[in-house]
This record gives sequence, structure tokens and C-alpha cells, in this order.
Amino acid sequence: MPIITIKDIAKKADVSVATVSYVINNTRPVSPELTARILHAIEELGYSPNAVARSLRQKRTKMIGLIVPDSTNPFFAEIAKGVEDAGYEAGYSVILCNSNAEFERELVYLNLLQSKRVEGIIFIATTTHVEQICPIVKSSIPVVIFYRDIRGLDVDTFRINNFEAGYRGTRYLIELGHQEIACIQPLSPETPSGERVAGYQRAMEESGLTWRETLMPRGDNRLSGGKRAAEDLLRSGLPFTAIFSSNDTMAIGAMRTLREAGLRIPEDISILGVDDIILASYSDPPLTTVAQPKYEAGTQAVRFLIDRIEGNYQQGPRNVILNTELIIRKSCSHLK
Amino acid sequence: MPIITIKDIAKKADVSVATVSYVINNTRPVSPELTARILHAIEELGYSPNAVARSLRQKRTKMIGLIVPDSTNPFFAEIAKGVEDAGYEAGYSVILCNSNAEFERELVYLNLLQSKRVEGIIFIATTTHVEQICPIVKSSIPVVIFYRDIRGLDVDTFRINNFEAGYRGTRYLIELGHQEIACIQPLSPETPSGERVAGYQRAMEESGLTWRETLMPRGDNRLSGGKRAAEDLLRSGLPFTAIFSSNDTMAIGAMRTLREAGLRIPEDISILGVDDIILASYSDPPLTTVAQPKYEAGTQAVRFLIDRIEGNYQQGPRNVILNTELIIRKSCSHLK
DNA sequence: CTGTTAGCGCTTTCAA
DNA sequence: TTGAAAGCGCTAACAG
Repeated sequence: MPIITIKDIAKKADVSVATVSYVINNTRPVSPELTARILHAIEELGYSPNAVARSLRQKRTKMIGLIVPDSTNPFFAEIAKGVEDAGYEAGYSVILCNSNAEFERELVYLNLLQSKRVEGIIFIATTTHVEQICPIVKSSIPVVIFYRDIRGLDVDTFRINNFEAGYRGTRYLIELGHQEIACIQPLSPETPSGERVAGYQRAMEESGLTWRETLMPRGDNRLSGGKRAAEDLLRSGLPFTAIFSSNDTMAIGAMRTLREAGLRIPEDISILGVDDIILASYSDPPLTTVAQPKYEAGTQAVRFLIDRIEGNYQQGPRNVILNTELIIRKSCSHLK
Repeated sequence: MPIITIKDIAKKADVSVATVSYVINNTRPVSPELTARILHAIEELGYSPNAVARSLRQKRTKMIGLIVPDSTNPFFAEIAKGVEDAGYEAGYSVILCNSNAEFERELVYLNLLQSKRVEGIIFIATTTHVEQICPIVKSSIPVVIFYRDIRGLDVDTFRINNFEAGYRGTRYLIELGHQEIACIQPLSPETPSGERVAGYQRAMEESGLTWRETLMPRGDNRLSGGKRAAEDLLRSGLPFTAIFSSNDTMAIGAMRTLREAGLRIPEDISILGVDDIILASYSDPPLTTVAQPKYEAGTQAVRFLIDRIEGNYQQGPRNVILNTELIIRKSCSHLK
């Protein structure tokens, strides 16, 4: 089947291509007669405007790129939904890119998106290399970065105060009367979860409590990592009545191990996480956690992008610290 | 900053734009000297090829569209991941579209994708209207439809045998000795989940067991719907020892309610779902369920699309019935 | 209110 | 081995 273009419509309606363009985009008044003829021709021929041609001409693609480590992870899925929804509202389509947390793939996608001339990029980075986004920023494509501290570059960032999240969660445990509070750490302290551990330590110190490395096992940010960390804790033989887990996923994994070991939550051990992933509310018992906004962060990131795209924001980088919130569910109780 | 084009590169390297194009795409041998000069100029000027222009010229966008009801739903998220991965492998980007199960939004996206000249569309439809995809198919964009029976149109489809899934799951419960088996239904019987209920009924009848509407509450396919359905069940006062839930999501919601009511799973109540979403393996207890492939379905759908895009498949519609598999975990036990 | 036309950045045929 | 040039489908001056 031959491709129908604006030219075909023009011929069929016996007008110029310009006029067709004007009625399609409603960008100049056109007489009712011509409008009717054109609309009729469009209908008849089943014409679909070629957005590619239009993009080339206008230098606007009405597309944004979203790079996430894994769109299957409920945490990122929520953000992605926020992005898509806000994009839809504003007339932007989103290209979904999973980096699988691989540097290589992040780079490939970054270049691809630039090539495709998306008008903005939302990047949930795992590799902290500033260099890679530098050329993109230079190319004047607005970028929003999540959860990384990118200094000295004109990109907006969204982060949570991880230190405070850790601090606040730990304080809550302390207020419940706990003194021997273990901590499940991520593998590397140089991650968002790592900063939470510092908050944990500060809260402990401020209350005159001591933390010790033996009660701070590490896990790989997955359920299995949490299970293993809990095993380490049990094996250490040291007493503890509560656990601060640097994220929900590991907290849930740890709960499993604890229960398998015959411990009751929260009667024997209180446990608290950070993130508020969907699993947290459906775990048993439901996990008390320090929540951070996800969907809303996605929508606002798009708004930031569009501000810059449409030229409504010209100033320097905006660094948003998202508010955390303590969600009290059933996994923590007063020390008896 | 001025936009760098192939022309700038040509000038800087003192060659023709054609030659630049040839080295970029490696589509014609070019002498080492010129190649070096061109590469150097590209590097120096930070040139990024304009994929939009190329698409216009080649009439190929290397993009596919994915329409899902809700990318946040783990079930669709898995499919989406499969699509994205397979797309990445094959050099296709994917535009993510959430329809929110709204007819209007499906339609908008369908037209948008056509306008953007994606080369294929994977459509997880919620509204069964054949008419809406008809113009797309006519426009020769390959389409794959999930979970709907679209007859008389040249589109490939992927489905599972929902009846069999329901039948098989229920049979398993019966084999465990259960006789009073409740069923959590979707709101509408005209959905994939609805067909599963028919399988449930058949299995019951074949074993001489009776099903009754009062033990078949409906839910809205979400966790909260499952909770509510379980409440209905409890309120009915009727005895039951097992529940067949037409999908995992509602099963998990129901488990929650059941436990809050002091019932143990599986000791007091066995429960079985369909789908095998990620939450099913992380729920407590892990949910026994009839699984269907999701990620693999996503990757294969892309392969089907690409077959047609590249002209490797010219025949009529392919209708794939995906295999289901009973995954035995911990939520069902023998009736004592 | 309408039409003519240049040109967006690229690929690719044709010619050298 | 290289270059000139047409043209993909559209928008938006500019001219009438």
C-alpha cells in the first residue's frame, strides 16, 4: 500500500500542502469549505501525519528518554509510571531504557537517546561517572538525575536525604526502647543505602549507644542478601533486639531468616527498613519503614524537564531533596 | 550552541557529506586517510548523528511501541522487560505507553504510535474492539496482540489457555482432598481471568463437587480487591477449606485478610493463584500458582514483530498459546 | 484567506 | 575511491 502524505491530501482536496498543514495543526485560519474538503480527504485516504518529518522540520520530537536500572523493580516501576503519566499529560512520549545497572548499557542508551533527539532525559544512574552525561548536557538536552550527586554540571537532581532517613528510622527504634540495634548494610558505603548507615550510627551515638561492626553485616541489596545478613547476625551470638535495615528488600529477606530461626517479629525482634516498596506493605508482618515518594518524583522530574524544554526555567541546577516519611506498620514494637 | 550536522563534519574534514555518511554507517569503503580525518572531526566537534533525519530518509525508525494497561503491575512489567531486552538486542527502542485500561487512552496511543512511525506495536489490549486496530494493521505496521482473540485480522496473538489454567489449578486443590473450594472471580467474566473461572467450575463439576455463587466473590484484580473478596467469603459464614483465585494479585490480597482473621495458610486454608507474578514467590507463605511465561512472551513478541518488519514472515496470523505450568510452593496443603 | 517554496539532516543513486 | 544532488514529508516564512 502506498504511503499517504500531505501531498496526496492536497491533491485530493485540490488545495496546497500548506493549507493542509494548517488545518491539521490548526495553526492558521482556513475557510470552512476548504477545511471540510481537507478533512474529508484525510478521512477517505486514512491519512496519518508523519511525526518524523514534522520532528525534523520543527526540531522537536516530543519525546523524552527514561533510563532505569530495572523497570521490573517495583521501586523504579513507580517512578516510571509517574514519568509516563506526566509525559502523557504534556504530550510527550517516553522511550523506556533498562540499563541493568551496567555502565556499558547506560552509555549506549545515553547516546541513542541523544541521537534520537529526545528533548529530555531522566536518568536513574548506577555508575556515578559525570563524564558520560557531560556531552549530553553540553548538547543542551535537559537531564534530570536521580539519587546521585552530580556537582558542577547543569542538571537537576532528585535525591532523598539518606542520612536523615537512616537517622530517623534508627531514632524510632531507640524511642521504642531498643538499645542493642543491629544494622544491615549494603555492600558498598558509597551508595544511597550506604549513607543511611551513617545516619544509623549518628542516632546511636547521640543516644549514648554503641554500634559495632560485628552487628553490622553486609548484604547485596537483594532478598538473599538480607537473608544472609540475618544469618550472620544470628551466628555472631551477640544480643540484639532490633534491626535497622538500610533498605526494605534486605529487611524482608532478613525477616524470613529470623522467622525460620523461630524468632517472632516484632515480639522478639523489631525490624525497620527504608524505601517503602510495595512488598513492604504485603510482607508478614507489614514492614515499618522510612518511605520516599516515587510516583510523585517521576511526575515532578518530567515537570522539571519540560520547564527547561519550553524555556520556562533558565537558571542553574535544581537539587531537590525528597521528603521521607516514617510509615509505622507492624514490624516494630516496644522493648519489654 | 549550534547544532553540528554532517555538513559541518564534511567541511571540517574537507570531504563531501556523502563520504561522511559512508564512514558513519560503514556502508561503502572509504580510504584510511579520509576516514581518519572524518573520525577526527566527529570527535572534535562532538557530533551526534540525527536519527530523525535518517529515519525520514530511510523510512525506518527502529522503534516499537508497547501498550500495557499498567507498567507498574508486576505482570506487565515482566512482559515489558522482555520486550525492552529483546528490542535492545535487535537495535530497537521501545516507547512505553500505559493505557490505564482506558479505551480512550489506548486509542490515543495507537494513533500516536502510528504517527511516530514505529515499526511495530505490541498491544496488551483491555478493550476488545477490533475496529480500532484495523486502520493500524491496514497501514502495514505489524501488530502483536496479547490475551485477546482478534479474528479476521492479520495480527499475531499471544494467549494462554485460561480455561485450562483454571482447570488445572482447581484440580490440584481437589487432588489435595479439598471439597469446599471457594473462587475469587474478576469483576467481569469477559476477561482472561474470567475464563479461568470457567475452568474452575468444570473441574469442580467433573469431580462431583458443587460451586455456588456465594462462595465466588468478585474482586477488581488488585490486592485490595482480593482483600475485599476474602472478607466477603468470611462474612458469608459458609465453610471452605481452599480458595482458587483467578489471579495471584487477588490471592495475595486475600491471604492478608485471611491471616488477619486468625486463619493460618495453608494449615487452615489453602490458596492458589494464577500468573506467577514476582510477589507470589515473595509472599508469605510463597504462593502456589499456575504460571504463565511473561518475560519470554515479551521477547518472542518482539521476535514476531521483527520477523514481519524485516520481511522474514509473510504468511497469515500466528496465534500462540503459551504454556502454563503449576508451580507448587507453600500455600496449599493436604486437607487433614 | 491561500499558495509557493526553501530547507530541516540525512541517505543513496548516479556519475566521475 | 569519491562527490553532486535529489528527495524523504513536513512547516513556516514570504508573497499574494
